[in-house]
Amino acid sequence: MSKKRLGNVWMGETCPIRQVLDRFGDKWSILIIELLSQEGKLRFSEIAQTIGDISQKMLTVTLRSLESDGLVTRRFYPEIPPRVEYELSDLGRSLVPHIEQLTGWGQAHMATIMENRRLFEAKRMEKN
Amino acid sequence: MSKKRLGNVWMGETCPIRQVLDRFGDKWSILIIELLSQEGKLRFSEIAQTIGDISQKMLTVTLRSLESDGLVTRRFYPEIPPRVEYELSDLGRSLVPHIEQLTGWGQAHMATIMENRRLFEAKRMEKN
DNA sequence: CAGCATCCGATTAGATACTG
DNA sequence: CAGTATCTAATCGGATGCTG
Repeated sequence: MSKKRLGNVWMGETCPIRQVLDRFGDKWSILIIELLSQEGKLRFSEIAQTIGDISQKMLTVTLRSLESDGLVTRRFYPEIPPRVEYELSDLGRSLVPHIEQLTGWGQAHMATIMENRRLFEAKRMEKN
Repeated sequence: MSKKRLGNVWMGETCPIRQVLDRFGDKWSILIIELLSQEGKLRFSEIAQTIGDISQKMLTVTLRSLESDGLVTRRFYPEIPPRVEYELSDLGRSLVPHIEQLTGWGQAHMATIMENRRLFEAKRMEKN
């Protein structure tokens, strides 16, 4: 692969890695997708309570963007009080196996990473 | 899975999804890992030029964190001018297939996502 | 209940200047 | 060349108040 082609591949918005990172690199999208995958249909308040430390604002924003992109479906029941249910779309479900690949890698290697980080920090300290 | 257990799974720092997101959800780590995977050994300036729009500061910070976690090796040659080469470690290489799974999904579905987003926005506009 | 609007503090990242 | 240090601008996300 020539340097010239490289530039086109890695820069700008056409780079597929950047596209995926831009879409899913935020704090909550992946977590909500995986939660909906495991629990199926969930209400707004159920998602909020399960995650625990997400603010109402961020849950709203994240769900809206997932809905906007067709990854999650939103069903509104005009009862009193109103009820809203969220569920993965087929598109959203198709992403789940890939997320779980990454999660699996994390479970296998994250302890090593944390230990590496600790050792690196220790070395850095003894130099100063 | 009971509600009680759910809380423990999805909250806090033991959640494996959050661990992976915390580590790799930043703007540059994944991109640099994939770049090093495809190009092998690269100098600091080669990475900078290939990516194009990363600042010197962020490249330094990201490479240092990747090195710290044992995902990338750094070799320093005390010549004048100095030369530094970065390369994936075995640990870093073990992550690459999973990244490429995600990238593959992105290439297959990102156009659909963007179109969904456009349609959603259009619907939103016509309501106002 | 499930949102939206606004404000504001915290974190992040770019620009710039300097160095072994 | 490959950084470090500092300052500043932009972004992100939490808290609060209000609504159908």
